[in-house]
Amino acid sequence: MILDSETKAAELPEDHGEELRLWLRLLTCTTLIEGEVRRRLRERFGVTMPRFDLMAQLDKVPGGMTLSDVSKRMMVSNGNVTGLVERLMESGHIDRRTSETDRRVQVIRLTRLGRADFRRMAAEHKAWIADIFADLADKDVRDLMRLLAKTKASARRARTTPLPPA
Amino acid sequence: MILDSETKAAELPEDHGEELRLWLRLLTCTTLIEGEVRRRLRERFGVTMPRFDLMAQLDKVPGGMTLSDVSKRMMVSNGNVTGLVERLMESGHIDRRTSETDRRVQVIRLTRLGRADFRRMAAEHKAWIADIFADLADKDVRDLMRLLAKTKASARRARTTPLPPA
DNA sequence: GCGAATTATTTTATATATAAAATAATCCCC
DNA sequence: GGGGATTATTTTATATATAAAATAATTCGC
Repeated sequence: MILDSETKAAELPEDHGEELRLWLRLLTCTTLIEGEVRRRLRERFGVTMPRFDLMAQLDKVPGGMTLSDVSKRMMVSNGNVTGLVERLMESGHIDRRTSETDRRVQVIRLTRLGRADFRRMAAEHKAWIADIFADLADKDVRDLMRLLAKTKASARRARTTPLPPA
Repeated sequence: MILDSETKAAELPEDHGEELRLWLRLLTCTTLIEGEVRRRLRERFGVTMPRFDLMAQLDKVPGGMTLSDVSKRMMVSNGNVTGLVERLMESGHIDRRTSETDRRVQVIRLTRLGRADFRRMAAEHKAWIADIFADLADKDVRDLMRLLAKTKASARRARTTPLPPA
């Protein structure tokens, strides 16, 4: 192999193929699990994943959340939340009220029906997830938690620190 | 703690909270990275992620792929592929022909333009991914590859083996 | 070779998603 | 306290996604 005279051994390959393969595998895993969970939610409860996810956010906070909070927590656009909220209102799973201190702000909450439906679904959902990950040892789960935390931190860093031009 | 007389110590907690947390973290990681990559693809090249992904599939096979193959590889519905292909035809990035041996089958390929555009994008894309994962050590990447392979296998097993009723 | 089952793709209806612009209300600061 | 910046949400236009039904072509058993 003939090397450019500027090239140092330490910074040699710069291939980055491994990171790309890792990203593709991560994406495949998530897509696979997401598809399975979506399918079960639809077949078992006739609910979509975004509806379930939004209800899951609301279940954590009895007082309700603003649409902006939901948007940030779910990492989706504001407009997306607007539509989801409309449909969950129609089906009677959430209610909304305008904040008394800031009339721009809409606070949404689970209704009694919404909470009951969600809790019922969440219990089964948890069992599905446990089953999906059942072939991992406890240590595997711990290791994955740690490595994904590191990945998350690295991705956040990359998001805010622009890449220097090549 | 008072135990039901049927409950054995070995099968005690059955909490499954760890698996759920792992799934949420996995989903967060993927969403975070996906969002960042999508943003860069749009800002830098004015292309969407599904278009990029479809082109990536086609770049791997010079002879082209059938729509069904694309659908399976990308893990999306057939109808989704139909729409994507229409738009990529319009922009001149792919062409399509009907198989001579089976007139049901449509084979799509990158055009010269499609291949050139994709290669140019893919090079930068790879650098973005490398940057996003840059804070992981080589060993972390290897460990993640191994653990995600195991996760993938476990998820596939769960997909085909129905959960026994609780 | 005929017809039933299968396979590949498209169509339909609808839900989810985004980005960007518009709207509306509050904040902030001089 | 008035006006510009900011913030929260909605609207608009479009792309992506699904599931399910429809269409069209092939295969397979007999």
